[in-house]
Amino acid sequence: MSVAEETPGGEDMPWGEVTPEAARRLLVAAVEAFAERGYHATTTRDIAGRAGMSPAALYIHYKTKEELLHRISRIGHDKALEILRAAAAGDGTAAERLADAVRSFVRWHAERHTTARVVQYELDALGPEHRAEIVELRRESDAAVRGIIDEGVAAGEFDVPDVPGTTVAVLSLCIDVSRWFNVQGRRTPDEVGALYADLVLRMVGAQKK
Amino acid sequence: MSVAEETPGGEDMPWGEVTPEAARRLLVAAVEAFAERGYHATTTRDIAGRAGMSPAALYIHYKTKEELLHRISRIGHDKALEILRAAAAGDGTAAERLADAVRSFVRWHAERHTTARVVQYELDALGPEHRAEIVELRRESDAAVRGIIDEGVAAGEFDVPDVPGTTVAVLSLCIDVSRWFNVQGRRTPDEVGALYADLVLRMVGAQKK
DNA sequence: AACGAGGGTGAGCAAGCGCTTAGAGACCGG
DNA sequence: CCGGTCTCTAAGCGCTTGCTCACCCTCGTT
Repeated sequence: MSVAEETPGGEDMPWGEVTPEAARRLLVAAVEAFAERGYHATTTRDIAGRAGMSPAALYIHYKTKEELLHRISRIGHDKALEILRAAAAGDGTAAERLADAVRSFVRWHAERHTTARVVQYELDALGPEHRAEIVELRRESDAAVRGIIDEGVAAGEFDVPDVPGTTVAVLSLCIDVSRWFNVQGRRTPDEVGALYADLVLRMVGAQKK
Repeated sequence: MSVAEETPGGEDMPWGEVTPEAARRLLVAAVEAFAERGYHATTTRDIAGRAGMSPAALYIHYKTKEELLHRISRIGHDKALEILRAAAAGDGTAAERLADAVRSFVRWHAERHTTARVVQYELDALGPEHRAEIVELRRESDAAVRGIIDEGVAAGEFDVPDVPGTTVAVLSLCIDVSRWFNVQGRRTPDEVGALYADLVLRMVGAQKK
């Protein structure tokens, strides 16, 4: 969709759609600060300082501190939903698509765990209208995963007594990766993704290949 | 262990060990406020107001706002660890004990989800020494669950390629209940506990009875 | 009746907060 | 060479924060 998100080389560049550059620097600084200390414990002076600017510079690019959080949250949720929908729309059996969805969703939560932490755990700091907008995106993520599971059940691939409950559990499991994942830890994002894909296939009762 | 935790009637009374009564009222008010708005967004005036007291009264019973959070976190983690150890020490097969652990651990996170939210998600707001103390308790919770899984593998009941990874996933799944659980939602704590116990047994490859 | 101890309050301090404003410098079309 | 636009800063305003302090009230004991 977005042109700015990819460099000519092809590798994806996070926050590439945020312009001008000073606005992006402020946003990246805010992501780090929010992830480390939480939204409410982060000061506008801290964000500006990390971006190498004065506190007032923030207000040229963003109306309020809350708008900064909203931009982060919106972009992050868009990306998460895109990942899930891409996996759901792929070809292959329901088991393959579910494994693919979990693997890439978990990898994103591990690789970009600072961003994910803000996106997943600072929802309550948004104002009412902004929160409503984000909640709708989350509903759609839930629907994407539920769709794959539904199809797996219909095709006789899965054995799932409680589809909505299992959907919540699968998403919950993936999301919580951003809370405990540590870059210094033993596992790479790829390894966690593979482990979790296997665990989720067991949860839905997919027969092993 | 604690005498004050049980009334003569026998039903357990949360925060019964906190005395005097004014200190308990303040602590309960703090749990509610922290769970609703987060530690940093909660003011000492708000806590005191909910407890029907003046802001200064808080400092008769607690040295700082952080000490209040530490007391909550400590008592909550003690309770969580007690639940897991009780299940691990029970009799029955490893599958039965694992299901029991997940069922009661999840039930606690759903029933007392305000407390659990503070306990599980406000860890970073603690000072360094207090956090270290709590992190040790979490390590012991991890060990309790890993112990059950280890025994299940040794007895040939479970099929688990990655025991540490699966342990993290199981605990993560349970803990995250406190984030999404809603009292107005469709499911009771008992139902979520039963669902999750079943899902976890599938994750460890326990054969169904 | 006098007393000390301890739980409680009203007022307020120093510091830090989100955010605004006046103006400086850089850039650019004419 | 000018005037307008855009980005950024120094200073600071009004307010809230965590916490303190001087004082009061209610006790059980002597």
